[in-house]
Amino acid sequence: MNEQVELSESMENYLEVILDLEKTNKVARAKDIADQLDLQPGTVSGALKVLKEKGLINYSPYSFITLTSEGKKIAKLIHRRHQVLNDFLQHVLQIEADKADKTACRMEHAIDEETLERLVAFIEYINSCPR
Amino acid sequence: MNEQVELSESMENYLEVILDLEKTNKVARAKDIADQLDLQPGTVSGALKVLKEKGLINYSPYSFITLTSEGKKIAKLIHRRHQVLNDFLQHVLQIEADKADKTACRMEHAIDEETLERLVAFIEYINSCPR
DNA sequence: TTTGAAAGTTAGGATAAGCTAACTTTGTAA
DNA sequence: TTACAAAGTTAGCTTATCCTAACTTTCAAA
Repeated sequence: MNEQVELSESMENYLEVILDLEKTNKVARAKDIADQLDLQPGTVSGALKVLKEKGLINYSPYSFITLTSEGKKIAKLIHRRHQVLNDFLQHVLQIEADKADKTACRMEHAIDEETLERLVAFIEYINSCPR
Repeated sequence: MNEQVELSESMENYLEVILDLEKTNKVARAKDIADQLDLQPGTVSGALKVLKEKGLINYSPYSFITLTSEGKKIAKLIHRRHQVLNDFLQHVLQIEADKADKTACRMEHAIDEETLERLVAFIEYINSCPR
């Protein structure tokens, strides 16, 4: 019963940013999304229509934006992938924070849930090992 | 002095497949590229023109295809990324071979050289640890 | 030497995701 | 209350990557 909307990298990025803006500001505004993703306002307007059509955001022209429960579910998955990858890159591979974040940003769209959970378990194991 | 052609994921995939076909058959043919990447012949024809313009393959219409030295250099980088990621996924995270390969295929476009070399060192360390 | 199947190319079209520039809406400071 | 700046939208364009279908080239079997 899992529809698995199959989103593009681009759409995943929108959801992730909207989740983040919701946390900070309760709601997301198109301007902030554009700033975060370094896109032009017109580009964001177009994407918001698509995300609304897919049932992932609550949105009507000129309104603020929130995630639907389906949208939030996906956004949280992506966010978790980002967190885990970032943690692995920074604390296991010792990559510098900024670069780790950027790399996690790219890799988060390529990793599946099974692999992610294996990575989580592995990081835990590594952390449990040496003092 | 490193131009860093900045290739799309798609173009990286073409180079990787051409390298593989060169190894197996000395040269690559459009048909085999299409089969490997699950693309239509027309799509491959178009891509070959682009790769030739970028100076990454030796090619003229109806001819076989080989990598230029620049093309080979890039193809080998991508191939190494694939290998290392696949190794990590299969032998460290214990992901099943087929899935590891597919995941490596996606992740190889998102990882940079520094991160890759850290990963190599880390895999070596892990392998050196417990018997 | 011919010829026909396989391989390759071309033309035209679709889709996704971005851009700019002109326009509209909103909400707040005077 | 208004008017104006900031935010948002729309239209039209570009680029990348794929498709299909019609056409051309190649080469090897007869």
